Parts: sequence; C-alpha cells; structure tokens
Amino acid sequence: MLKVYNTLTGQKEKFETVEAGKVKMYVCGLTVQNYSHIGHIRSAINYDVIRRFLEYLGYEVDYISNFTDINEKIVKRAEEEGITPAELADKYANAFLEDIREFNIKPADKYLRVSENIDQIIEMVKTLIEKGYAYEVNGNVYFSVESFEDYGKLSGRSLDEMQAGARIAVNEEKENPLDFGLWKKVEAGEGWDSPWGEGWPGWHIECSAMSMKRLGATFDIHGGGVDLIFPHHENEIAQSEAYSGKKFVNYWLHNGTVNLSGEKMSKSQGNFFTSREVLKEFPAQTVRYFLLSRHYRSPIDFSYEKLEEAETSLQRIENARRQLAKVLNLDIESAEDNKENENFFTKVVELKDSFAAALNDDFNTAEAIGVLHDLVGEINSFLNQKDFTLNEKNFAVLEETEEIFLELAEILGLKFELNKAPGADDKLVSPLISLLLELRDRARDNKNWEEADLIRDRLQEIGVEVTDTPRGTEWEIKGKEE
RNA sequence: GGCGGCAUAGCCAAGUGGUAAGGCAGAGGACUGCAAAUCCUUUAUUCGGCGGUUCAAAUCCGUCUGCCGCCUCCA
Repeated sequence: MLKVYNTLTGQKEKFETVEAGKVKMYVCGLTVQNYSHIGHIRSAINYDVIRRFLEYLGYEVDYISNFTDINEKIVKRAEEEGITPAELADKYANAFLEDIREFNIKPADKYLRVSENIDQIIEMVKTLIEKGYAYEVNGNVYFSVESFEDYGKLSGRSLDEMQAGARIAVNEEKENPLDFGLWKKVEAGEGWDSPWGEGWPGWHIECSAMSMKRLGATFDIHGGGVDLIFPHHENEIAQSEAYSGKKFVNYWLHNGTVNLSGEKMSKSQGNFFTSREVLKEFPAQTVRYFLLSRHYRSPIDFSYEKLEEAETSLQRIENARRQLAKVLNLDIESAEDNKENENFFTKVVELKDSFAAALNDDFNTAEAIGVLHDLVGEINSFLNQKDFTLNEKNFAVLEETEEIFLELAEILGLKFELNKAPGADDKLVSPLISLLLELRDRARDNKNWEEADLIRDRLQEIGVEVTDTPRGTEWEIKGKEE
C-alpha cells in the first residue's frame, strides 16, 4: 500500500486518488530564463520516479508541468541577450527539454505556458473579484488573504504570526501587506489586455489556472521544491479554493534542495552548477543515481567528490548486469539441477517485494537502491559459485532474474544497456578476435607469456578488453580511451 | 524576531517503539602465469549532549548544543 508524506497534514497518508486508477499530478516547472541547474534536475528526477512508480503500480498518470514564460526577469534577460522575451523563453524551454532527455526523465504529458493561458487566468481573476476575494487598485489586482479563512494552512502559519515577522515590503496599494498580486499593470505594449488595463498575470495565479484547467478543480498531487511552500503554494491554495469552492489538491509533495557546502543552490545566490557543466564531467546516469541515493524530502549536498563515489557504486550494479548477460549467453552445459537456484530465486523475489515496499513508503529511493545492491550481491554470489554451470534450470531462473532486475532499475529510470560498441556484432570482427584469443590461449598453454601478453595488450590498445574469468577468456569492445 | 526541519561509523546514507539496510573508503581472503578486472568476508554494543516515559527508544516527551530552510525571486 502506497503511503505519501503530505505537507498539508505533515504526515504520511494512505494514497487514494480522486478517480479510481488515475493519478492527476502537477509539478511546478521553472521560469525559462536560463539553463537549468542541478536543483531543478533533482526535482524533475524525483517526480519522474514518482510518476514511474505510480505507473508501475498500475495507475494511469496525467503528469503536467509548466514553463513560466512571462515576467520581469525574462524581459531583462531577453534584453541582455538581444532577443525577444518569447524567443528567450523558447530557447531555455527547449534547453530544458534537452537536459531532461539526457537524464532519462520522461517529459511531462503537457507543459503549460503562461503566455498560452492568459484568457483562463483573466477569467479566474475576474471571478475572484466578483466573489469578493480580490480587489483592483490602479490596474493591479490583489488577492485579499484575510478573505480566505484557511490562509496559512499549508505552511503552518497564521496571519498574525507572519505580520509579527514584519519582513514584508511595504506597498501602499495593498489592504494587507501579505496580499499578493493576481494581475500586474505593465507599460503599454508589453502585456496583455484585460478588464483592468494592460498587464501580466501574477506569478502564483498561472499554476492555479493552468492546473485546474487541465486536471480539474480537485486533483491528486501537486509537487515542487520545499522553497515553494510559502508563499507560492500557499497562495495557490488560497486563490484556487476561493475560486472553485472546492479542495484544490489532495497531496502536496515537496522535494528537498540541492546544497553546495550546506547552502542551498539557487540562481539568485549564484551558487549553482548548471546541469550542462556537470554533464561534461559525469555521465547523466551517475548524477541521477547520486540524486536518488538520498530520500527526496531531505536536502542533498552536491560535490564532484560525491559523484565519483556514486559512480563507483553504480558500476557495481552495472557489472552485475553485464555478468548476468554474459552468463546467459553461454551454452547450456547440462540438464542437471541443484537446489541452489531455488534458494537464489526465492531471495530474488523477496528483494523485488522489498524494493516495491521501499517505494511504497513515501518513495524511498535511497532504500530502494539499497535493495538493488542486495540483489546485486545475490546475483554475484550465485554466479560465482565454485561449481557453477549453466544448466536449464539455472538459465530459466537467471533469465527471470534479469527481467526483474531491469524492471526495478527502470522504475528508478536507470538504464543498463549492454555495450553495443561498433563492430561487436560484425561478422568479421568477432571471429577475428576469437582467432586472436585462440592464439593467445595456445601461447599461454606453452607458457609463452610474452606473446600472450602482447596479444592482450595490443587488443587493449585497439579497444578490446580481454578478461580471464573462471568461465574462460571473455572480451568486450570498450572503444578507445579518449 | 516568527515558523519549520535536520543531527546515525572515516565519508555518504536508510531506518519513527522490539534490539543498527546499503554504498564509498579501509582491512583480510578468493581467482590469476602475471596484470587488470571481478567476487567474497569484514568494519557502529551504538544513533549530537543531558534528563524522562516504557518490559523495550536511533525511534516518543522535555531540555541544551550545532547546522539548515522558509518568512523577498527560487525546484
């Protein structure tokens, strides 16, 4: 049974959907004003795994995200780059889509853009004014936080507490300093026409308008970074529920931040790694694996040193996968059976269940990765038994294990494709290498180590890795080192 | 100042009442002509300090210390 931690209640809750068998989820995307950084990628990977697991559980998932393509920052950045705001937004939205492909993140079913949903937003603002939740002053429209009884329920604050904090910029137009903008007046020619004059939507309103338009007044999951809880998501709840009179979202999920030396990575602080610069140093899968090695709600400290550790750890899993594939390629030697494979397979199935149980517990990917390593240990031990032979029963069991292994990895979005280097399947290359290795074997039989090593070393230089294993000499095209 | 979170081995990290997963590094071993690779075993009487509840606490309560987040744009 799936349990998820809901920020709204501060507890893990049993997960039940509005509509049986279907999950409607909305994840706050980014303002497309620059290249994405690792913090954005963590968020995207996190919700990607959540989505994949929900699909694994059999749900039909409608996963929606957004691109904020209208605001001051975009205008400013566009001026800097000498292009129009729309071009800038397009450029970075496309860059983001390229980035997530690298990280094996499934794209959302739909990315909603503010610029394409202005009508919807205006309609919503209009209704909020009519219902008495919002007011217009000089072409600006504000939401009145005092008019919404439950204001503060997500972030666990009360209006009194927040006013005591008194770190809110003074704005004479607002009835209450905490009131937030729904519609913002801008210079002629820069915005959209509205009943209140030319302007832009406020930041928070877009997510409400677009998510409800696509997913309905009440939907299942709304996700984003913890730094969005207040004010962004708090405000979304206020305006959405004031508008529809219904509960907006059942489960609020928030992922932790990516930190650098303990400090939050963020654009405004200037302390961030873009995903692109990280990808120059490490494979995307390593980054993904690293980010999933910690529970999504906790902050994670980012460094290249940690990525190197993650790389080594990930290789252990990759090796097991490769060994498994190699063994499955061997000829079946005997029909004999031993009891070992039954014990082995029982454990494999148990681990499969443990893996699902880990993710069922608020998507605990760190624990799930631990289970994956346990599975690797079982596979290794089984394959490295002294008297291992590939009999029919072993083959069947290993084939099924491979399937389970790949299925679980797929939930985490990890791909373990076999190295299909160019030439590996070539009708000429393969026999040629086999021939060379035959010569090497003969040299070894004659204890002519010099010649044997020459063949191995020369093959290595060409990019063919030769490994002596208890099952005989194996080779693999690795390609040349760059 | 207000609200919230976190503190587990050398490092990273799971674990929310039943006696400490997993990874990295380290140590030992297996395999090998050698090398590389790989594999196996092993590494916390203890969970920031103190006090309390309980038959039982890393897990609950109180308190102290340290770190972080939000309160302004932010994934």
